[in-house]
Parts: sequence; structure tokens; C-alpha cells
Amino acid sequence: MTVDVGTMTRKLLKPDGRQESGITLSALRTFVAIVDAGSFSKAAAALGVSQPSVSIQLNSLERACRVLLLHRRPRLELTDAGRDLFVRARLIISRLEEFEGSVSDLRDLRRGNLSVGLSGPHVAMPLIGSFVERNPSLTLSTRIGNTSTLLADIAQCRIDAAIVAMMGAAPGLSCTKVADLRLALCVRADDPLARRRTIRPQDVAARPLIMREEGSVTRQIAERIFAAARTRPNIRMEVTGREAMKEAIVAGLGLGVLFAHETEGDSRLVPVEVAGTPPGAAIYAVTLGESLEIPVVRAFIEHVTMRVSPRK
Amino acid sequence: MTVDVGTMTRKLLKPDGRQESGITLSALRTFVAIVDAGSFSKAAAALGVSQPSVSIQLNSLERACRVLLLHRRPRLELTDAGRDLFVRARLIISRLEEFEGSVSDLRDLRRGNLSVGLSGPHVAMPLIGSFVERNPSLTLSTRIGNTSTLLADIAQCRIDAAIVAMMGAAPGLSCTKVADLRLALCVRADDPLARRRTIRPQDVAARPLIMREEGSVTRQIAERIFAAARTRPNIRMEVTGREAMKEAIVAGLGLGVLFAHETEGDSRLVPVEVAGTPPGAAIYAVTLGESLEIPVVRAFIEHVTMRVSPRK
DNA sequence: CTCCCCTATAGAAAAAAGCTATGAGCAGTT
DNA sequence: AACTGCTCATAGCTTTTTTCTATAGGGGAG
Repeated sequence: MTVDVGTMTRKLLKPDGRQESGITLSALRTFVAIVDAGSFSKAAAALGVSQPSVSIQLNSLERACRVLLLHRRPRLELTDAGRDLFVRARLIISRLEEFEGSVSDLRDLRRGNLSVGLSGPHVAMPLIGSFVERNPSLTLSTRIGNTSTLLADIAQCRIDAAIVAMMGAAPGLSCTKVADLRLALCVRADDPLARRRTIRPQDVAARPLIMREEGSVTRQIAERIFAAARTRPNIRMEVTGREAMKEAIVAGLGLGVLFAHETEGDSRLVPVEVAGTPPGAAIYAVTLGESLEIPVVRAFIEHVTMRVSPRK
Repeated sequence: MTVDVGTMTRKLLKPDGRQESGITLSALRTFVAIVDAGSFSKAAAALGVSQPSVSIQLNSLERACRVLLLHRRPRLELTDAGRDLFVRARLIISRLEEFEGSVSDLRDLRRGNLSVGLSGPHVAMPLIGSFVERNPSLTLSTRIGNTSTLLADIAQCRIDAAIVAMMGAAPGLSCTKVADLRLALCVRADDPLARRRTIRPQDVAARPLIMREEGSVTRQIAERIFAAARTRPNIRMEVTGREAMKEAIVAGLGLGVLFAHETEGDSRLVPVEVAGTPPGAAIYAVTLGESLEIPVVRAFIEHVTMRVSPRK
């Protein structure tokens, strides 16, 4: 003889005659609807359900409360208890409607916060700018950091999304390519090289080079390009940060490597594109995959995607 | 080929992908429990359900809202939307708890109203008095009327219960016998009959009699007794109301009929029991059957029953 | 590297809520 | 008085939801 212990346990846990609360939202809604409509049938019509369903809902509420809520005869009328509980039932319903309103506010981006991390402002800011312009009621905060910090921030949910330079989509994260990266050799505007459109890696080796710090994506890509061209660059110094790089170049300490777009707006520098930028090196909009379930985040990513490859 | 039109219609009514609100109380409760407990598993334990159930509830809430409420990793944490909705969810839950508290207040008679009708104060008042003494937090109101009016009031739900003299249980109503009725011939204290303990109906016929008005239960019973004894009483006058009857007797206008208990406290009158009071004539506590579902009413009836035939 | 804790998923069983059809009580009408 | 139209209640059945157990996969701590 075999016994289903699981089922037994469950039943035995509540052996007393009292069933639990059993107060359901739909029962409360039904109760309120009946009182408002003044009859079971009208309430059924108003709720868009059948009349027996209304009967059953109210009966189950009365059974759950073990209180008669409505006199059915001679005409529909609240009992004293019913009058008392009706007020509270309506309160619950209105709180619920508030909740639902809140949900749709969040979903329709009438309210919400978004925090975005940037590895560099050049590409990201125009995207962010057009997003806040289109959704003026959102609160948006940004943080600048390097790619690896920002990816960690995303993993830790400290930010919702990031726009960063990467050498390829990050595993486990949702990545949307926003712009391709082109590595540029940056020279002073008065340098003879400034008139060239492109340059081969091996031609760079002749001149002293300024390199970004270890861990920088700029440096990673530069190293990969030189390795692919079987060339050793002549690295004179190492600097931390884009701004330091620019100032070093302007000061005549050597050629520098930056991404092409990073020189925009600085007339003292001229970018000369380096041939052989590896595929996959690009700026991505990155989020935790599950964060796409958050309407604000999804909207941001969709906005970015749309801006990059607008529908024809 | 046959088609189940009912089923088809129902399905076709919501062909769009969006399911409706689907926000459930248990889902909200689960959401709040998860946040409070800090983990799905702990919430499951706290709620007394299995962990998958908690997972499913939260997922269904997120699906219903189409919003991610909680980051599961790296650790459980509210999203912005989740934080926002959590506050409102808790509001709903606390309203619900208020509702449930209200229910149990009503059920445990910590609050409530009871309106009782009386056909005469003599028997009813002690019962009512001991009831309010035992349940001091209840509001109780009484109304005096004749039996037929009060029965109508009950049918119309204008009062919750009545304590009335009747010739037998009323059909369709819940009736509890509170006291037997003994018809008494009432005489002035100085009347020779005052020394008799009982009297036969035919002995009354020799003296002028004062009778209650048509419709009075007193009169109905008196008439039935005289008819059973094949005697015609010598009715000198007819009065309306108990007080008028008493004053008429005191004024020496004749003998009167009252119920034995109705003369208590008036030393000018002496009751002499009339033999042959028909069975079934009694004072009953009456309510609409369904009203026993109202805790206050049920408690009152139970109290009355207990007072009449206390458990040994 | 492994263990442990946490959450997600699958599949089956139970519970709940819905529907249609029908019954019964009460008014107002013929 | 039977009729008619309204009310709500009940029965039987189907669909949906909720719950369970069992199990898989993902991270963090030792």
C-alpha cells in the first residue's frame, strides 16, 4: 500500500474546518460592482461576466468573511456589516487602480529613472540627448568610467545601461552596436602626416608613439593592429585618459592613438586613419539581458538602435 | 460539423496578445513577502508555500505589469520600477489586512449594530439588558410595535430581530420560543377574585370584560380560549394598548385580559390565570433565517436561547 | 574545484472561476 | 388567478490558474 505523502501533508496541515482568508480581488471587485450597480445582473453586465459568476463571487466572499453582506430580499440592500466592509473594499480597489495606473505610467515612460554609463562622451551624448528630448519626463543620470568598470557596474545593477567601446559583444550581456570604431593616429595639425588620409601601421613605427594605459580599449585595439601588421611601435610614453593623450600630442611628445571620433572639436589635432582596424571593435550599447524587461531601459536601447539604423 | 459557439465566442473576444490585468492579491502578497524576506526561498517559507510557487507568482506579476520588478542577480534587489510599485503593493496589502481585521471585529462582536423590535417590554428587556451587558461595544436600538408590524419590519429588513408574542412559529422566519404565554384575567387588587389562583373561562362571563383591540395577540388568544370553553365573554369595552387596558381595569370598568407577565410591577392589579391557554401561544425571538449569517444577529439569538434554556 | 544555496523549469494534480442551462421567488399585468 | 418579466441561486461541465514535487543550472565560499 502506497501513500502520497506530499498530498497528505498538504491536506493535514489545515485539518481545521476554517478555510483560509480566501478573500480575492475579483470577489471584492464583484462586491463593489454589485453595490454600485444595485443588482447582481447589472453588475455582471458591467463586469462583463455572467450573472452566476457574480453570485458565486459574492457568496464566496460572504463565506470567507462568514458575514452576510447583502440582503437579497425584499430588495438588494447592504447589511450593517456590508456597509462597513463596502467602504474598505472600495479602498482596496482604488489602491489597486492606483497601482495599475502606476504600472502604465512606468510602461508608457511617463515616469522612470535611467542611469547610463559612458566610456566616452563623444558618441553617447548625442544619443542620450535625443532620448531625453523625446522623453522629457524621465530622470536620467550618467556616469563616466572605463569599459571594464562599467561592465561590472551593469552586472551589479548599479547602472541600467552603458555605452562603451568594446572589441566584440560581451558574453551574457545584451549588446547593440552603436558605431564602428576606427583607430586613428593623431598628429598635431602642423605635422606633415596631417595631410595623409590613412596610414599603414608599419609607417608609424618610425615615429615615437604615445600609448594609453593598460586595460584601455584604445590600447588593446592598437596593439592588435600592430601585431597583425607584425610591427613593433616605438612607444615613448604611456598616459592615462583621453585628455592626457591629447595634451601630450599637442605638446609634441609624439604621435598618439585615439578613436577617430574622439578628436572631433579639437582643432589642434588631426586624425589619420590607421588601416586594419579589426572587425568587432565598436561602440556598443550594453545592458543586462533581463533589464530589457524594464520599459525605460528597453525604450532607451530601442531608441539607440533606431538612431543607428533608422527604418527606411 | 458542430461548433461550440460559447467557447469560440469567449476566445474570440480577446484575440489580442495582451492578457488582462491579471494582478492578483496573492501575487502582490508574494511580491511584498519576497522583498521583506530578501529571498524567494525565505518568502516561500514565510508564506507557507513552495519556492516554485513564489517564483511563478512573481513572474506572473511581472508579466502582468510587463515590468521587471526585481533584479535576481547578482543579488536580489528592487528595480526602480519595483521600488515604486512595492510601496503601492504594500498599501494594498495593508488595506486588505485592515479589511480582514474589520471582518473579524464584526465576527467577534467588537463592533456592530443590532436593531430589535419588541411587542412588549416585559419579557424582552431583561434579555436585551443582559445581551448589551455582555457585549458592551455593540450599538443596539429597539423599537416597540405590535406583532404584525414587527414581522413586516423583519421581512423588509428594517430590523434585525424581534421579540414578539405569537400563536405559533411564523412561516419562513427563524423563531425561537423565549417564554410561554399565560393569559391572565386581571382584576383590581381590591376585587374578590384577586384571591383566586386560577379561574375558568366560563366563570368570567358573569362579569363585564375589557378586551384589547382587533389584531392584538392578547385578544386572539383570549378569543380562542373562550371559544374552546364554548363561552361568550361579556365584552363591555374595547381598548387599544396595554396601558389603556390597565387604566381601564383600575378605573373599575371591568375585568381585563393581559398576559400574566404584563402586570408585573403594577401593585394596583392582580393577575388570575385563566385555564386553557392554547399551546403554541408564546413569546418568540424572530429573525429572517438568512440573518443568522450576520454574527451580531446570530449572537443575539444564541444569547436569548441560552438564557431560556441554559445548558446544564 | 567542489559544494551549497538560490532561482527557474517541467509535468502532473488540485482548485478556482468561468460558462450555459435551468429553477424558484416576487412583482406588476392581463 | 394565471401570466410575464424580472430577480438571484444552483447544477454540471470546461477552462484557467495555482500548487505541488522533482530536477536543472548559476554563482559564491571554502
